[in-house]
Order: sequence, then C-alpha cells, then structure tokens
Amino acid sequence: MNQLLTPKQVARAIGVSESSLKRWCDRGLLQTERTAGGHRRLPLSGVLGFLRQTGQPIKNPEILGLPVTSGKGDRTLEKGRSLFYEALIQGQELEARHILLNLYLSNISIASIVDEIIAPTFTKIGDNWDCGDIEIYQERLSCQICMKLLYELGAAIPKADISAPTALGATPAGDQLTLAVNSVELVLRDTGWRATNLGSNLPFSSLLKALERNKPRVFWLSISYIEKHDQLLEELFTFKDMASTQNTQLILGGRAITAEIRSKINNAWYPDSMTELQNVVSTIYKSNTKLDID
Amino acid sequence: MNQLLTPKQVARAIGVSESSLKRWCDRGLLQTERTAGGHRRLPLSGVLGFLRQTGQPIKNPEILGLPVTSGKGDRTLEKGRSLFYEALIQGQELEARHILLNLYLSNISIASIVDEIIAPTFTKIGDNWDCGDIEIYQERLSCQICMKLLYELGAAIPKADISAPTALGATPAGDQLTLAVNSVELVLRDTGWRATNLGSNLPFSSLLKALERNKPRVFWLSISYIEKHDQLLEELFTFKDMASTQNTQLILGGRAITAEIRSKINNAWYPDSMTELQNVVSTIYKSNTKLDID
DNA sequence: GTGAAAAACGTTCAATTCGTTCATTTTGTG
DNA sequence: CACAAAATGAACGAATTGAACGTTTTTCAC
Repeated sequence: MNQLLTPKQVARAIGVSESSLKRWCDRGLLQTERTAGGHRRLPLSGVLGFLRQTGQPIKNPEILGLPVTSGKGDRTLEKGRSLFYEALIQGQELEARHILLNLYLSNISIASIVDEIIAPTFTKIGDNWDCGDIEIYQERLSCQICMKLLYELGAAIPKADISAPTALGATPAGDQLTLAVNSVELVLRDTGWRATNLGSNLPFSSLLKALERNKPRVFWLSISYIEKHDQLLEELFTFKDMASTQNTQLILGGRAITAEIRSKINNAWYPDSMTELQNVVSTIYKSNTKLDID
Repeated sequence: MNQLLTPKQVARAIGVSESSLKRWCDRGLLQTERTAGGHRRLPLSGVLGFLRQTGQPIKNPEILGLPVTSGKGDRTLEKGRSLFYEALIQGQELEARHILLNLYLSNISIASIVDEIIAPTFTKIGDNWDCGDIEIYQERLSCQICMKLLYELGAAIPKADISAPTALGATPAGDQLTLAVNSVELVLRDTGWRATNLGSNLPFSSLLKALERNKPRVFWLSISYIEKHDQLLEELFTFKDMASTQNTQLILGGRAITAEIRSKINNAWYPDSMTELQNVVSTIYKSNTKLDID
C-alpha cells in the first residue's frame, strides 16, 4: 500500500493528463514525494485517499492493482453484502477484496463497512453454520480472509502523528473473536488515534499491567463470551477503577455486555456499533486536543 | 555508527535503482568511500544525512541503522534475533518491521527468516514468560505484531499463476498457534504455490470436507498441542487415507508430532524446519510440473 | 589458498519526467 | 448570452531514471 507510483502510472489510472496530475500534486491535493533528481513519486495510499475524497472515476484501475470495476460497478451496501457473503464462503479472496476496496473508494467509512457489511455477513455465516448449511472450515476461512483484508485496509490508512493520543485494546481470556478487536483498531486509527491491539485470550491481571505501564487515553475491551459473570464483573470493576485514576477512558463492547454490567460499571462507554464507536472516540479525541491547547 | 553499506542495500532501502544511486554518489549528494578495488561503500551517517536533506524519500531511515553487513553470516542473524526480540516485547512495530524487511531485502528467504529469527524469538518469549520476566500481554502483542508483519511480507510476494498447484493448510481443533500456519502459507507462496490457510481450531471432520472439495496438491497440518493422542492418531489415519486416494501429499508439522505418529502415519512429510519444508514443497512442485509436461 | 557464485564496476540507451509555455475547454457570474 | 477566471491537455528541450551489457571485484565455502 505504501508502494511508490510514478506520475504517468497514476495519470493513466485516473484517466487525466500528466499535466493536470502534476498541477494537483503541486497544489497539495496528492501526497507527493520527490527523488533526489526531482521526480515525483506518489504513495499508493495517498492516491487512494485522493480518489476516495474526490470521488474521481477511475479509468484504468488495474494499474493501481485495484479491481477493474472500481469506480464503475455497483457500490451499494445491499448488493455488497450478499456478494461479500458469497465470496467469503467460497474462499474467493480477490472478489471479497474488490468489494471492500470499492466501498472504501466510495468514501464509505471503515466503521460503516464493518457495521453494514462485515458484521452482518458474519452473523449470516454463523446462522448458516448453526443450521448446517456451511462447513466450519468455511467459517474459519472467511475469518482468515477477512483478517487479511482488514490488514490491507489498515495499510491504506495514513499513519497517525506521534502527538496523537494512544489507545490500547484487547479481548479478555477465553475470547476468540479477533475480528472484532481488529476492526476496532482500524476504526480508531481511521479517526486519528495511535491504536494498538494487544490481542485475544488475555487475563485481566495482565491487562491491568498493560494499562498501568502504557497509560493510554482510551482502553477498549471486546467481550463476546462470559464464563463466570460475577467474576467478570468484579474484574471489570477493578479495571475501571485503575483506568479512572489515570484518566483512561474505558470502552466496552461485544455481545456479552449485559445490562447489569452497563448499570454497575458506569463511567464507561458502550457503543453498539462501529459508527457509534467512531463518534465516541472522535469526541474524546477532540476533548483531548482541546485540553492540550489550554 | 559509521557502519559501511553497499550501494545495493541503500538502493533497496530507499527504493531506487542502483544506477540512480550511483549517480547521486558521483554527484556528491552522498558521502562515498571506496574499497581498494574501487567499489563504493557508503557510511551510514552520510546516508542518514542525505535522507534528512532530501526530505525523507524513505519512510523510516532507521532501516539502515540495522545490522546488515553484506553477508548472511551468523553474527548478522544473531544480532537481528536479539533486536527483533527487544522490538517485539516492547511493542515497537516499526522497528520489528524494519528488521524483517531488511533481512528480506538482503535476499534471505522467508523460510530462513522464520527459522532463524521468528521461531527462536518466540521460544525465547515463551521461556521468559514461563519464568515471569515478561507479561502475558507482551507475548500476545508480539504475536499480533508478528502476524501483521507476516501479512505484509505476504503482500510483497508475487501472486502465483492460475496454473500453479494449490495447497491447503490448517491446524486442528484446540490449536491456537496461528503464527505457524501463516508462516507455512508464506513459505509455500514464496515457492510458487497457490496456498490457502483455512485457519485454526478446526475439527478433522471439517478438514476432511475441505480436502474432498478442493483436492489440493498438498495439505499441511500444524499440530502443536494434543488432547487425546489415540484419537488424534486415528483421525490422522483416516485423513491420510483420504489424502492418498486423491493424490494429495500430506505435510505434518508442529511440536506435538510424536515419533509414534511418524512411524504409524507413513506416506507423509515431516519437515523439521521451514527450510526443510521449502525443500519438500519445491520437490513436489517440480515433480508436479514434470507430470504436467509428460 | 583456490575456484565458483554473487555483487559492483563503468558505460550506454531508451523511456520517462522535469518545468514551462500556449491554445483550448470548462466553469462561474452578472 | 457574454465575458472573465480557472482548469485542462499538448508540446518543447533539458534532465533524470531504470535496465542492460561485458568486465572486474568481492564473498564464501571447500
């Protein structure tokens, strides 16, 4: 994703003259680097960002390694959902990649892509697995493909400044759903955070250590499975205490978050979707920078 | 600090051709020394100065500060190993990426990188975790980072032809070590295969379905943990039978492969390292294409 | 040491890109 | 519709880039 492209490649891909492209570079519309000899080099991620913002139709997507239907094909979420499901369970990684990239290029936020495409697709996969319509390996393979695609999308997101606030995330012991935590990481990075995903299957004792040592601005926990409810509640409580003493905002998500947890652990955020999560973290982000200015 | 680098290394690190780099040296943009035979040697300090002056055509100059001597000697790998360990447990993703990237650019095969760097690093991490020197979250974070890096390395491997033979892989139920399966996938793809990783935590019943439906040329299984040895042996046996009836080569790996399994399940490959695995699959690959020609 | 493989040398060449200028087309506004 | 402002695409010589070539140097294993 951070491969460098020449102006000619990009011009042909977008379908404009080199002259115009050079002018856009010089006006700062496209992230541009220079060789020692003065030639322009354009990082692919920057080109994608430009295409996403301006909604330019793409004439020759294959030059950029993009699906040939980019900018032409159907970009609706409904169509994407069913196509994405089919691609995943049939193991067609390229097809799935095309769908997500198309949506990304249509200026649809990563949060929306997760909410509207990925999440419902995996609910459907889970349902069809339950009723025996698909095999377990198809579900696992879908996860694998999706993880790869999320990583790829992540590479297209511009790197955060060093001054950006940090966020840590994880899922506690017994929890296998890495897809969710990784999605959260992406959404956070898309909102400008320096987000780090600690991983899954982590006991609270170790999460506390990570919280203490790194003192992030926010800490998110995805909990989709509960072994002992009471114990979890207790552990969450001590975790929340530690978080509040060092001014870390706590974000809790996952389908295992009960109403009881919500009521007993206050002072935490409970977004129901990635879009909501994005609102939450961008609020925190703004309040954070405002504090910095004061 | 005044480590000497060859033009090739610097060229690859910056992402330009050797020709251009040589011209820049001759023009005086880069401080250049010469060997007795006339070969250019670039002191690291001069390269860093050049990068600063030209305004960072490279993402991160630290890539050059790494212990890349010209060779692939043991000292290079040893240094890389310890640096990689430090980077991982401190969560320094950039640093870790540079180490791997640098080794990859030095023409060290992915198999060797896994064997010489990644695997020993995780053994060390496991040891230090056992004796309490590091936290669990550091181990998990190391896994996360490594997975991301493996995905990135995978993106750098050219796509296989459609005519290339296919390979499937997975780890059976109860096995969490995704790092190993993903490494195998990379090595296979690096050898020209169209490799697909089904994922982890898969029961044999579903693996059999995948084997039947896709009829790959090879199927690899990483097994690093055994619950019931007898049951595993039995399941492996039926799996091997199915594989041999449809001419699928079976590759078994992982530290849970016992001598008993080796002796009872014959007609399977048991590589001890990624380098050995690479030899195995390239042998199969050649025999495969030879068959095609006949 | 010695010999073979790999890497770097200097050079040449075609292709690309530079910055600039100019005619043409598109856009915005009264 | 008219007119000015802005954007576009094409063209130019000069400069840069990347790949190729045969030759020489370096490296590494025996």
